[in-house]
Amino acid sequence: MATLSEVARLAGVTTATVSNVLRNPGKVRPATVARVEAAIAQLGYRPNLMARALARGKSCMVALVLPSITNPFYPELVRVAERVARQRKYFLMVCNTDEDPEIGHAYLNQIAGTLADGVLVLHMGMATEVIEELRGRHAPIVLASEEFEDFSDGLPHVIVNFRRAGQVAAEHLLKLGHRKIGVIVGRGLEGMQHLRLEGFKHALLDAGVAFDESCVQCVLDTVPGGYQATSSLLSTHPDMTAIFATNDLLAFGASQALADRGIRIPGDISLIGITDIQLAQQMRPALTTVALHIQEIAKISINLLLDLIENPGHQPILVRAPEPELVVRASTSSLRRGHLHRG
Amino acid sequence: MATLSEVARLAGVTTATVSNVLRNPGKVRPATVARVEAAIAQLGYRPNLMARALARGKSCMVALVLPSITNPFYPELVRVAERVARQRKYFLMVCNTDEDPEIGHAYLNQIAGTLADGVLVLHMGMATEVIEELRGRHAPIVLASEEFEDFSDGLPHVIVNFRRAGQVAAEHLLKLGHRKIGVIVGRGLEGMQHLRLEGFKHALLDAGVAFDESCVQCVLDTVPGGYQATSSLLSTHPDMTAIFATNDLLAFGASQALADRGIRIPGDISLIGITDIQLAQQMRPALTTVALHIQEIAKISINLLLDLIENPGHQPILVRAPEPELVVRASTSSLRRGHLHRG
DNA sequence: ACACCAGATTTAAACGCTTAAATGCGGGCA
DNA sequence: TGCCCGCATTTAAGCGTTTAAATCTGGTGT
Repeated sequence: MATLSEVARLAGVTTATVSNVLRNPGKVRPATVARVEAAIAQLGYRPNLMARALARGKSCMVALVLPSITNPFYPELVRVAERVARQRKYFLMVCNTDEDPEIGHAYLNQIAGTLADGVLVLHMGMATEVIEELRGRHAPIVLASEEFEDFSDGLPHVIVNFRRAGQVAAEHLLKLGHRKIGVIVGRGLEGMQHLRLEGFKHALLDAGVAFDESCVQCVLDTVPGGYQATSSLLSTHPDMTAIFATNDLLAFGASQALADRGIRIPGDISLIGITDIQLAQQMRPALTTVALHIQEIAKISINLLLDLIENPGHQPILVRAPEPELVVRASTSSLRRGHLHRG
Repeated sequence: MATLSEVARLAGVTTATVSNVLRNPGKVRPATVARVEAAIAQLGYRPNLMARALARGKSCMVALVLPSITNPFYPELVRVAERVARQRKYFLMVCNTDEDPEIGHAYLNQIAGTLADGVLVLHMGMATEVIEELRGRHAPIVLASEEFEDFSDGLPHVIVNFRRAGQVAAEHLLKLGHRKIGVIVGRGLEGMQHLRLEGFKHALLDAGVAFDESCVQCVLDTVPGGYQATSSLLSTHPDMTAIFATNDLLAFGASQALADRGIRIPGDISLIGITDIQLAQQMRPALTTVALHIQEIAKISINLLLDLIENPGHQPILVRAPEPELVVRASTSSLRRGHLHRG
């Protein structure tokens, strides 16, 4: 692997000149530029990014720490974040913790500030411990997550209004006449989807509808989790007419459980999720859900992080993601008589 | 951010000693170790991985270049590869090209050998140009892909027997009595799934069944692609009794198209895919498919790459992934009379 | 013909760490 | 008491860049 100095020797100049050819071609005489470029081509030289990073004190890499790479929410977000980062001349390192706080801890500890210029932590479902780890880091760190009073100080923060999302979902179901609603809450490792549930409860309260805690199933944030939760709900509350899942993946699991029992959606039971991942519109029936605007979250977060890196203002910054928005598809319908007598 | 020399000064030793405490604690007197460790703790020192990489000529990072992060096949593979890499003390950089050869080119050009100690390229569906780019690189590179005579020289290579996968799928359908079979072939950017089709044709030939080229739809490797292909097939070949999709994502799209028309699976049309991503068993009806053993592919590939990095034997190595295996679920059934008269 | 100046190039230090080789130190042995 | 040796530590060079400051060059103005 050729180095700068080999190029310099071949071109009959010093490394400083070669470096300038690479970075400020304007400062070098055209004839020299040509000579150097010829040498570069001849040797197949490519700059060593490690050395460059060390010399410049900047690696142009940012890390994206997320709890689960197989949950499609994240890849959809990663894709956009990566594109934005690339446009701004940064590499994105994707770090998957698999919901293991140890791993998250290790990544943050090792990478932040020593390999990456900054870190974007997707907190959704991520363990609290990991977040705690972030305080006192010097490298720019941006958190995208639910609104947590405890965290909102100290760290730049992109806030997603999950509470509102739960509320929107509830309002939709209420408007359709549903009263007996099963709830499936994802918990990741640390029970992080409570706000969605709170928003949901809040809407019921506002409508004067009693909320039955026994209708809540709290499960792992996966398709099988949703399946299992639905099975439980069906056995304990056979009279429910709708299911609210705190995210689309759980809702997908729910739809399977219903399909396996020959229960029709939305004919027998309506189903609503949150997030609007691609799968939501691909399910059959297509899933009614509350869109969180994944792409916007990705853009806002990564841009905030890069802004902070390039222009370190010390004050933590809070940015709000777009408001959640109801997307009505085919999995919900008005309550009709007969519902209550199915079970 | 504290540096080695600050730690050294605080502990009253030189940087060499601190470095040794970090890397060969055996070589340092216990009392000194304690003193240095105290200094490290006091300053919150964490080694700069860039500097370390530069000094050692090894970054302990490997890149994983893949064509699409939103195709669930890849996240499932990434997850395993990352775990293995972590166990072997490497970081995994995930690089998504979004099927854009330019991006793949840029990643390989910039990262291989200058940031990462090695690169694992998942060729499935990746552009030929990108592969060409790999020749003549000095950094270890491993390719996981279909068997290509053109590529098998020159590069270490994990070979997945896609041809056999297509064959297995066809044999299954033939055994069930299907003769009019629609085919959906994914093409990524470069028409890379031909081998699966060839295997399929081969099996038909062996069974003495004529193959109708007009039954083949070639589409983008996505859910909507599968949907669209199925719609076309239904209009041109209403009498088909089965659909073979070259991967599960396409099959998922197909299942939607069928559902939207009230066509039952497998009652009216049988459906088979390839890969066995998680979605396959989560679909309803669950998808019959040919398992490629994603996790095994991931393990084999990443281990090969790391072996090559740690122990550079110059000769290219070919490794075979496990043979594809039929997984029968609910989306296929024997041909029954009445099929031919539906359309 | 001279001093001056801008532009082009070089010098040399720095980035934070590693590592082979050199040094210093104290104890065991004769 | 003096020598040798092994252990612990330091020295110093090197990894491949960048970059501010220094140097050199030739052309300009007078």
